[in-house]
Amino acid sequence: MSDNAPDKDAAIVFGAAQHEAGLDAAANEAIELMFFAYRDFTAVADRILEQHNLGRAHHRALYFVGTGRDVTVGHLLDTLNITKQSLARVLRRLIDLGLVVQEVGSEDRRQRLLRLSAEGDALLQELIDAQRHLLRSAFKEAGQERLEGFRKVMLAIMNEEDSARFNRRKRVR
Amino acid sequence: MSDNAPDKDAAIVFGAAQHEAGLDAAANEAIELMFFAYRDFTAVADRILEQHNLGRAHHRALYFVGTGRDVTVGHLLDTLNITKQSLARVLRRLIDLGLVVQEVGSEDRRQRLLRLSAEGDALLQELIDAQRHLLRSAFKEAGQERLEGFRKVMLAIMNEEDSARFNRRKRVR
DNA sequence: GATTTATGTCAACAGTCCTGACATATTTTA
DNA sequence: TAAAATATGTCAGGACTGTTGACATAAATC
Repeated sequence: MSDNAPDKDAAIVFGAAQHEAGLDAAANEAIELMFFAYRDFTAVADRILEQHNLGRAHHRALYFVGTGRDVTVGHLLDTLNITKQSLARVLRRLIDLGLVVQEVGSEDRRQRLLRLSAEGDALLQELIDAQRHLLRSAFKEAGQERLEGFRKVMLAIMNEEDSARFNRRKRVR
Repeated sequence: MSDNAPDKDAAIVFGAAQHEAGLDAAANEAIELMFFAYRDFTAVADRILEQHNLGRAHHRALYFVGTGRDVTVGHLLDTLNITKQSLARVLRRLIDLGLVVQEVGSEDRRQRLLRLSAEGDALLQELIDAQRHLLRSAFKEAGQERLEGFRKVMLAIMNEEDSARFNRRKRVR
């Protein structure tokens, strides 16, 4: 954690955010913070995906298949907010590569339950590790006591349905 | 700011982040926080862009042309991390629509200085307003005292070159 | 038995990104 | 001044991800 001159000056802007004008200035800066942070956050995964000739769409599908339980095609469509055709292309590739396997639903035989193969799981873990490493470093650099601020703001940015899901999840697990 | 049960439980995870395992859990959750927050953050702009038949690439170009000074094609290529051809297509459209105008560089006549027309500036302000509104609301909901935590973590996520630029900027302006 | 639901697939199109090659004008360098 | 480097523009062509709309199949539900 650095307490040098630039940081102090920067803090002025955010300290001033108690006022309306300061809030505007902070929000203006945050527009760029979102852009640059997200760009670098995805970049660490992109480098790995590139080695496997996969794109971000494959990453997202892999992620939600691997971290969910009894994920169906319909669930993925809802989560990813894309069309059936878009998902089909991505899923087909993952299945052909042997990273994702399908099972007929046990209760509803129309459903296809998706899960990762050992290879798929290995790739997903590699991707998660890379992004987790970046975030862990960031938390340590920023100071762990600032973690809560980061989390609360991110939850407030996203829609209520999703943020509620995060809070619910913590309660259940 | 809500202090109800889910938030308290969630705080356990982040409180535990003082320990290594807790840090990992927090980073794992943060992977999803980044995804959902960024998705909704871009969505508010996407709705506006759609009305003008423009995409995110146009948004980014518009943004950096409008918020920078004496922006050249080369600067944009560096900032956006895309190829000349990708940018050319986007820029061509913005210029044809009359949103961006070009001037021959005063010092280096090979350069094309880019700036927004009145229409381009109006559209950019509309986009900025939408995202600023979302972020302001998020800051108020999360509690303004958490703003600093958000900012520090975001700066730590991005590469040093970019975060340094943010700190430098605060000092100068 | 008819309807609805979950999934899969085909055709066709658009936006964004890429690579590599080549052209022009202008500046810098040897 | 001639040669090399730089800033920009453009062309061809390919990849990925997203869209719409239509149609098909199997299974569940009414």
